[in-house]
Amino acid sequence: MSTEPPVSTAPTAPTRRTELLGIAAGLFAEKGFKNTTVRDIAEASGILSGSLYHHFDSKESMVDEILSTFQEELFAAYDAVLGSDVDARTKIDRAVRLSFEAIDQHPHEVAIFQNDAGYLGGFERFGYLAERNAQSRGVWVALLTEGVESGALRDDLDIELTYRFIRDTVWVAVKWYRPGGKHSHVEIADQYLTILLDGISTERP
Amino acid sequence: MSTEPPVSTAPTAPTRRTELLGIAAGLFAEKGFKNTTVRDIAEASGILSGSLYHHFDSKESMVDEILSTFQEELFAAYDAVLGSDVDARTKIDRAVRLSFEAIDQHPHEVAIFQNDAGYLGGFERFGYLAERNAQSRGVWVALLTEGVESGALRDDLDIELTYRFIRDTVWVAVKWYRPGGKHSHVEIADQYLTILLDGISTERP
DNA sequence: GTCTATATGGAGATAGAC
DNA sequence: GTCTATCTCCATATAGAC
Repeated sequence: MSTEPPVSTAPTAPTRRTELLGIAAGLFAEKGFKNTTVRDIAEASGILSGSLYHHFDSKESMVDEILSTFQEELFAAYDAVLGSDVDARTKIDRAVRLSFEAIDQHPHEVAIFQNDAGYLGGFERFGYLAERNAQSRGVWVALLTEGVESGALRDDLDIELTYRFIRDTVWVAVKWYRPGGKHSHVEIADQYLTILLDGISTERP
Repeated sequence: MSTEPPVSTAPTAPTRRTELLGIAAGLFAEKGFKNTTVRDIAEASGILSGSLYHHFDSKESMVDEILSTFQEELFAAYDAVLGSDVDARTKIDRAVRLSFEAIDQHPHEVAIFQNDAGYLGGFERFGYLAERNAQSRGVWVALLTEGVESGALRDDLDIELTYRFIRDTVWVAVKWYRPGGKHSHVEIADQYLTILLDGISTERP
């Protein structure tokens, strides 16, 4: 993670810095980190590329701040679900809904993570991305294990594979989900949870 | 699609051309198209970058030939499933297995398509990628619709969302599947089909 | 906080010798 | 079929004026 930006206690007044980060996030999400040039970001911001370096050290610093800020928020939410006092099935329901909600509210950040984490993870500076992945796996494996042990979930599940299927389906949705589109993020979560929990067949074997 | 390479009728003797394409495919899959330089490909092939242009017009030509060749094969297989004389549930089973098998046998090609189709699709030359996507959707929507109408699948399914969930889960597996790893592609398909058809819960509502 | 001007490096691609 | 040599463009980033 990078050096901290000025700490904001209040509900984030849109400073020039955050404004520029928002523009950069949109471009990174749309075209990919590598395919977005500093000049692209500057042009979209109505300034010249040199001026961006008054606000940020480098292009990498920008994506770093975008991702680390978002992940801090996301994982706080996961921890709340994991520690909540409800049954396993409800926790899984909440974790799934939380993820689709994150896609709805932070589509750029999720898209950047999905598309560029592999590339960025190759740099030491972004080592925290792999740590966050491991943390996410830990949450899901805990929830699924709890589900099997409590009898809510089938005991013939391969926890590791099940985790991967859920993670993949949920997060890749950022590639096609459009806020304000035909399906709300709540409807998508409803449909996915129905399928995940009970399957698409009319009858069980 | 690009101009055709020399047509091979026999079981593809590994020409220098296909050898180079294989090396390029591995690098594109691993690092992404944009992040792989022509010099990377040349070095991995034991030659210098200029020499590559004796075999190919451009870096784009290489990825074009890699993708179009693969997709031709893949969609022939889908068409065979779609036209086969079995019930809808069996067709879905076969289509899922076919996809995981494609990941097993052509991991580079699938990875390139997953990671770079968005970027490449922006060029006219790669317009066929979008067409193939539409074709894939057509196959799945047909299978799911047939399943609902025959009574094999629940009639409260949103076909469009269900298609997207299946497509995403199946193809993103290329990011973590490793041939010869802990789970075979058949085991992965088994587990996914179990969950997809019957869900992860012990009991239905 | 932005602009002007520019340094520096790396990318794709080409021409012709061997 | 490969190498040598090189062109050209575009990328990130910097220094200092306004």
